[in-house]
Formats: sequence, C-alpha cells, structure tokens
Amino acid sequence: MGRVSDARQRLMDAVLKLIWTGSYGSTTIDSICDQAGVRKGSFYYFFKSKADVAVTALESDWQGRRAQLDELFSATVPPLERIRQFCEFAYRKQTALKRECGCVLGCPLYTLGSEICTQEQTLRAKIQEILGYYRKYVESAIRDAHAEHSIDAPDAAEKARMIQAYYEGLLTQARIQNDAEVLRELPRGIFAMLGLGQAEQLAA
Amino acid sequence: MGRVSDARQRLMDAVLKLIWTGSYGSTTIDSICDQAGVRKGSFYYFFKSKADVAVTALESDWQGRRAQLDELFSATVPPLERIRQFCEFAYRKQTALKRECGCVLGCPLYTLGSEICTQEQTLRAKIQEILGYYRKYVESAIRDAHAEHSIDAPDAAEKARMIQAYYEGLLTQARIQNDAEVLRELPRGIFAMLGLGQAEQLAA
DNA sequence: TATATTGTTGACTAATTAGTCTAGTATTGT
DNA sequence: ACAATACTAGACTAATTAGTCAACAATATA
Repeated sequence: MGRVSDARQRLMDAVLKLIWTGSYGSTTIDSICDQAGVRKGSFYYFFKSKADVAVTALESDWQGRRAQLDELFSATVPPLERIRQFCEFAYRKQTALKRECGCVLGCPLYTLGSEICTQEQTLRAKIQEILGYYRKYVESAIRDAHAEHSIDAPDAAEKARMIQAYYEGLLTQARIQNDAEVLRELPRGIFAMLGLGQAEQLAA
Repeated sequence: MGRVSDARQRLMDAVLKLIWTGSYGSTTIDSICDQAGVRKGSFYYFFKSKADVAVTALESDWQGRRAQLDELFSATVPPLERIRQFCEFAYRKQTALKRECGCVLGCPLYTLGSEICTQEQTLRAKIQEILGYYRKYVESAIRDAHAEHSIDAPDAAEKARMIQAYYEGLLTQARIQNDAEVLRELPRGIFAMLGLGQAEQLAA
C-alpha cells in the first residue's frame, strides 16, 4: 500500500552515471538529485549518504549484469572463445560510450575502487566482492582450457588474477587516453599471458 | 632579493601526499595548506588552483625521479634484468608504504589519471606525458632483449604498452586490496607476456 | 470511502569550501 | 641603512555542500 515511485532506482542510476563519467569526489548529493530529477528530501528518504547509495547501486547493477555474463561465459562455449568474446564485448562497449558520450570511461569498479579505497571501507568491500565474481568467470574458463589442453595453465587462479590486472589496466589506460583503440590489443595480451604465441593465437 | 622560503615546495609535497593517500577529490586547498603548514594567502601567492599545484608538483616530482630510473634502466644492465629490478623496486616500495603508513598506495599517476581524466585536461596531459616516459624505459629494454635474442619481440612498443597496462593494473589491484603481496606475481606475468615460460624464466 | 502507508517537497541550518584583499614582515642587493 | 622585493597572515565574502524537518500528496487495501 501507499504511493509508488521509481525515484529510488533513478537515484541509483544517477549516482553510477555521475561517478563513471566524472568521479566519486566530483559527484555531490545535489548533482545526483539533479540528474535523477528528485529532491533532496527524497534522497534522504531512500538513502543515508552518498556511500550508501553507491554501494546499493553497485550491488543492484551487478545483479542486473549476471545473466549477460553467465551467457558470455557459458560452459557450452569453448573456453578460449569465451575470453575472446569478453574482449570483444569490452571493446564494443567502450567504443559505443565514446560515440554516445564522447568519452571512453573504462571500468567503473576499478576507477572508483582506486579512488575511494583508503576512505570508504564499505564501498571498497563491495567493489572487491564484485571484482572477485568477474575473476571467477575467467578462472573457470582457464581451468576448462587447461583441461582440454588448449593451454598449459595448471594454476588457473593465478592466471585469472594476471589477466584481470592486465584487462583492468588496459581499460584504465583507455580511459586516461580517451581512446578505445587501445583495447584492440587486449586479446593478444591475454593470450600471450596464457602462453600462446602469435601463430597459436591465429590457429585458435 | 627578498624573503626566501620553502613553502612552495612544501605545498607541492603536500598535494602529492594527500592525493596519493586519499584522492584528488578529497584533497581540498585548506587540507593542502594544513599539511604544508602554510596559510591560504601564501597558497594563492604561489599557485592559482588545486589543478595548478598538482600539475607543477607532478612535473617536479618526475624530474626528481629521473636519475633513479636512468640508473635502474641503465644500458649496462642486461635488459631483462632491468625489468626484473624494476618489479623488485615496485614491490619494495609498496611494502615500505604499507609498513610506514598502513596502506598500499599503488601508482599515483594511474589513480589520479583515472579519477580526473574527464575533468582536468591539463592534469591529464601531464600524467599521460609522464606515463609515456616510463613506457620508454620498458620499450627500450624490450628492444635490447630482442636484439640479444633473449626474447622474440619484434614490436617492442606494443609489448611495452602491454606490460605497462599489466603493471599498472596490478598496482591498482594492490591498492584496492591494500595488499602488497599481490605484486609478487609481477615478474612472472611480465615474462609470460614476453613469451618466456616458467622454465625459461628460471633460466634467465 | 476511510486510512494507514509510502513517497514528495522545499525551506531551513550549519559547515565547508574556494578565492580575495590588505596590511604586514623578513631578506637581499646596493 | 634603505629600498625593492619576496613572502606571510588572516580576516573576509560568496558559493556550495550535507543534512534536517514538518507539512503535504498520492495510493493500495480493508
């Protein structure tokens, strides 16, 4: 019973957009309200702080992406192909962003995590949690690739950490340079880390 | 002639420290002044804004590090050994930071660049410039390694970009997790990207 | 339809922030 | 010594910010 509204969702969308296109520090509660078309009183009706809305929005956003990632990393897809498609997906996404809003924005989790990690512990914990989920997809793909002898990678967890670091580093590079073309080398770099040379990459 | 003071330098030290231990957004001009023990009037005597002091400080800090990097990447050191020492250096530095101030702080250029790149163009340009210098050291080491047939890397520039992305990504990971041990895998990851397997890495 | 409940509004306070300005102090070269 | 210069102090304004509150509006359900 009672009134219904999507203001809560609009505030969550707004905070993620502002953080991503700008930064956590440059995102004020007033700017979140403006972006969402919601008054401040309503903001504090739903959330108790900027950190609160950010954590909630990250979690909600992550839940909304799971299905897509489950599909991308489906066990029915050959393991190395999963990774290739993921690279392709990242490239397309950043290219689209550049076209639509003029900026390559990189990975919001990494950008935000790096900005606030010494100051906002609950946010940091949520970001680490979600980054961990992403890593799991890669780790399992590597394990499968190793099992079918496409690569030699007995320690899938370590390889997954390496690949994530490279992936996130390159996305950040793309953001700083505002250039999505940087991401073209993503599959080559990843497959090099997996011990596949140029020739083997072409064969795959 | 006239009065002399090191307030300008203290302000530059302060802004870098605050940005590194916190973030650009959380660093206010008042906090810079407090940290430096300088009044606001003096701040505006030397600098015209936060972005101004940050750019100046980055440039000055970079100049102060050149000699050290020239030594680390000296042509008299075997090329792959240069890279190994650089990894070692990064690990030591972050470990020391963790011990001294409780936090793994990662790379200030990447953290800051990622935070402000959509908002502060002069800062972004300076950061990109300095990141480019770092990349040159790696690129030249790779070229030398290729020349002496330690590795097969005809495109040294691309390999250097890959390595930098991985390096910076891993440092950011270490910052977010507040754990320097993450950096232990740095040499392994880099040498994997250079096409050296486990066995060849041990041999080198 | 009554009403409990959910959500909205905007004015309000208090704190923080960037940036200015004037009057001053210390020091160096002459 | 004495000026010209380099730097400092700190009070001030105006804008922005986070956060509160009480009165109000819409609606689902009994």
